[in-house]
Amino acid sequence: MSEDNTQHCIAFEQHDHSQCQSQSMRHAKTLCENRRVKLTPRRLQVLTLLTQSHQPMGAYEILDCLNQQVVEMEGKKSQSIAPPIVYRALEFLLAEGLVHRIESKNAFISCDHPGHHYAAQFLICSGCEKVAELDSPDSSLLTKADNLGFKVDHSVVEITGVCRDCNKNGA
Amino acid sequence: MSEDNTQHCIAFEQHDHSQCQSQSMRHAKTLCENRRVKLTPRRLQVLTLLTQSHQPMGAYEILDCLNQQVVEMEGKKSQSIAPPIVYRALEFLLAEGLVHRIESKNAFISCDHPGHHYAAQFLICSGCEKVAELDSPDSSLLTKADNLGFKVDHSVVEITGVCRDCNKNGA
DNA sequence: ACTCATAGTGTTATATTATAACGGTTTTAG
DNA sequence: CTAAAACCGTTATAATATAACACTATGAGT
Repeated sequence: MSEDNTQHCIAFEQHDHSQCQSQSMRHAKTLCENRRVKLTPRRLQVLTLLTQSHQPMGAYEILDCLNQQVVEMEGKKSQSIAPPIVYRALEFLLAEGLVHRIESKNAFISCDHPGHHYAAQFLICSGCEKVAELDSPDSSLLTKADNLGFKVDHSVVEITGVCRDCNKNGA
Repeated sequence: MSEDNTQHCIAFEQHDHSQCQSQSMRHAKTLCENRRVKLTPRRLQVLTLLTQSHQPMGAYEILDCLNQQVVEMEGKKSQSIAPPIVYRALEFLLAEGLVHRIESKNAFISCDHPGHHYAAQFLICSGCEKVAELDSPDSSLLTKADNLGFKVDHSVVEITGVCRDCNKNGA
């Protein structure tokens, strides 16, 4: 077991993001193959956007990006993509645990720690707007629920505040 | 200090709700007096609705209730109340910690445990739709954040699942 | 290869949740 | 008593999300 203070919080740290991103994509592909579910072009496209940004994106922000890409590819074919396209791709990605929903921002973020996506926990900086996924889910809460005879399905843990860097830089 | 297993979860238990409700209202009034902030008729009206229901209500659900009450009081004066009225009352009640926002339901619920509203935690039953506020905030999460140099502002903890009663009754 | 069932996509329309902006009224402080 | 601030009411609109339906691609069994 890893001790409690080796907390990784990659989104708040310097890292080679292009590598981090391609690793996420590779992982997603294997995961989908193993589960015999389809990472279709649309889903891949949305997941790619999310892993690239490494930050939460609203559904309509994603939508805009898709439309942007359509324009780029087709000169000016004008027919634009509609919301359900995005929401459906997100629904799939959420179900497979490849993406999380940040409830307090109505936004979506790619998963950093595939494995315990059922109990993800986030730190949300109100300074830089970065969101970091903690990697050691806190079981005390879930056992507390369990003690009450409550069968846990899904947990939302979102801590808003100011990250270390913003504390330093800000007033 | 109370031991960890004396968890109160009043919303999931039988209780004299009219008493529970009037106690909440009394508490709210004293609190506002002490803070020199105004629990105006509108705010009182919204808080009353929320404490009566003891369950989360959407802003537009609250709005409908208000309009209902207008009709009852005035025969049929037709002029109906608009969303900002409700959102403003809620904004005040949230700021004073008398009400919580349930992010995963876009809904609002009156506070059961004035005192540690900054770190409320909720169990949300998907069977009966009841929501219970836990009374012992879990600090481990907040200290974890602290260790990362993250200055916590507000925490959202919402556990969705099936409560004991629904487990018994359901399949 | 054929055919039906299913899953995925695209499209239109609309529902739901939330806020901006402005003007009037009440309350409060000086 | 007056000026500033807080509160309220109203209109309009923004932002987020889903329902419903038609079409296409995929896949499983024959």
